[in-house]
Amino acid sequence: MRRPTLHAVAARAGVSKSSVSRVINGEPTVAPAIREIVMAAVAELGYVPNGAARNLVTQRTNTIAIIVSDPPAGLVSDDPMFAMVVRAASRELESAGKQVSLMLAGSDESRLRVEKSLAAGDVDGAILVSMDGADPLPAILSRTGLPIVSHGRLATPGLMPWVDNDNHGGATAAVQHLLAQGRRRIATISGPLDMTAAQERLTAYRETLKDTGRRSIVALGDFTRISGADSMRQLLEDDPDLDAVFAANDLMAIGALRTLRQAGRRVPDDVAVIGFDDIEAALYAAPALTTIRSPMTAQAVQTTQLLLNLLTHGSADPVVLPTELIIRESA
Amino acid sequence: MRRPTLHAVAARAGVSKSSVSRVINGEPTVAPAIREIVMAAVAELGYVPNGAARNLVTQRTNTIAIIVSDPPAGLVSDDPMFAMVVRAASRELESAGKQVSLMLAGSDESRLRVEKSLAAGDVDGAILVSMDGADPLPAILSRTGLPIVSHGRLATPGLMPWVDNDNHGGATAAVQHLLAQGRRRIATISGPLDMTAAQERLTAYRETLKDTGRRSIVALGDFTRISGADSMRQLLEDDPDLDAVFAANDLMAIGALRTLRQAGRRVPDDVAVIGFDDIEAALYAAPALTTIRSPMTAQAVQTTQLLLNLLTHGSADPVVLPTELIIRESA
DNA sequence: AAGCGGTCAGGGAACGTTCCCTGAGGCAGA
DNA sequence: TCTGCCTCAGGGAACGTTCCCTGACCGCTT
Repeated sequence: MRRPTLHAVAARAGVSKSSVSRVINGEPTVAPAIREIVMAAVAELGYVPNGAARNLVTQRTNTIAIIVSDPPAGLVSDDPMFAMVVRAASRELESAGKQVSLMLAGSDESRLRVEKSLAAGDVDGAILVSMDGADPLPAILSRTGLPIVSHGRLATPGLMPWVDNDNHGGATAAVQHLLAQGRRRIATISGPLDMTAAQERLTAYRETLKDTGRRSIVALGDFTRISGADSMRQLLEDDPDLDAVFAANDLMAIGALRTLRQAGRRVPDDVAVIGFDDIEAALYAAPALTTIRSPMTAQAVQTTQLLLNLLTHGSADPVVLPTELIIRESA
Repeated sequence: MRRPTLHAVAARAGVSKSSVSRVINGEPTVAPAIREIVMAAVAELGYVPNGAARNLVTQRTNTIAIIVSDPPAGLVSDDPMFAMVVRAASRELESAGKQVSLMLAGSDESRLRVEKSLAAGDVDGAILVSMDGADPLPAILSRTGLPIVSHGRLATPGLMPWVDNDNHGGATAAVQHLLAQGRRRIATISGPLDMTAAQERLTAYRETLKDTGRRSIVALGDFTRISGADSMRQLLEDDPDLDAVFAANDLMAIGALRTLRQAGRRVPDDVAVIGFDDIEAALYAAPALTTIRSPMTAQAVQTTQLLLNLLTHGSADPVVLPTELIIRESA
């Protein structure tokens, strides 16, 4: 009781398998009468072309890998970025008729798996999501010659096209907003410095403060809520007189709000807080979080389009998307 | 400049392709001398077996589909559930040596794509995530005869094994906690009623209140923050004297907190709020959210294991995981 | 009326594996 | 020494498509 093959359909319809193949693939050079009889046989037998056989002969799989760097297991990872980026990219790929293969790249073992899978021809191309700068994967994978794009700029330039948002401009706007409010001791909670987004946001913070002759106060987080809370505690200890904090993403800003609340500091009266990303939770924070909106969904969509272009036209250029200051209550 | 094939490796090593195949697949019946010479040739040529050819002849793909119901495009969807479940299931599948194919099932079109893909033999099995009861997909897919399991109980029983958490027990505990605090007018914000989790939580709420002779006050949400905020507004309008709210998930509870804050009600003094799920954001809410912990990661892991069992042993039974009351500040 | 071009169906090789089957060779037992 | 068994390498069919190439047939032009 096997699934019907092209051959079975051809026999049923009384035509050659070439003709059936032509009908299935919508080729125009087939007589209406034959087309009809074949379609009837297909419907009758419930025929669906075998994917593996097709992949083998065409040397393509119609599948795109979404490769996401995975934190060590056990870590809480309800990262809104993951959900939004993976969802948006998948949607876009699916409506372009591509299948989506999700690969997590955490351990060395999993990185090897990814490498083999691309080498095995399991996919036609790949989207790399938020690789950190220390990760050797982008360099290795770019050597396969497959079309690959990156969601987020890579530490090593020139390996592949990418789409990122204007981290430098956004962070500059954030710090300038705090300065414009008359804040004098402005600290920052940075992301992990092996990620370019974290680097760019930190650099912009430093440069903007330097221009006004103020000193930097930096705590190092890792883009999670808990690291934001911890970093905020640290900052309060180091510099009890600070009156503003720029967190390199909203998750850490939300963690910082919690610490400030526990420490009895009023936001924004005692300490202003500004985040980055404008995730939905920012609107529901207490007080509602002032932040820099980064177009997450648009970025994912553009990254996908970049790959699709690369697939069809063979070339693609990096893209930088603008950010926007969203003023709410926290700063 | 093609990628090397089994044939090329065989020629290079001076053995038959059968022997190479045996070495690649780790079969024991091969002489050490041959094994060594083959491995050397493999390394030298950088050979990686072609996935499509292997899939074709073995009639298996080593790929599992994760099928997630997708809200209409445009909707904000940073759902922590998506991230945690997809991540945990992927990790588990990958460490079992399976590839992961992610499929979104939103529109009729995408549902058809999923159906065809399973029929085409693109995957060896599938995990359905949080299908709503109105979705015809589970019934259709279960007819393919492929091993399929569901993350979350389905409306139609018996179609396939599933793993769920104890929604009824959890919701009962939540309402009893509010009662024990002396709350008298306890409202609920329900999830979308075509999802079994929402149904079960609502039923438990109703039954528990009925046992103490109190009346139900129900608003209908859809598991998003904004619907929680809207429903809370509605509830305050309908019954200004309510002194407690049980939200069917944390996201809606967080939305409700915002509305209460805007309405000037103190939590928990004026109104107690309790959620469900214990997502990480619950800890960072202001006030910190009392909630029912549902073991999201464990549920995803167990669902995956259930599928892997089904694949190897051919049978599997439904699983219900316990929940736990987490008392914080909001109730 | 004959030739030529164009349209469209069919045959069959090829894609790169796995796996069954055959058979070679070696070793032990009689 | 010969037979028989056991181990292990090689040959080749099969998996289910696509696509190239051949050739039939029809209609139009000269």
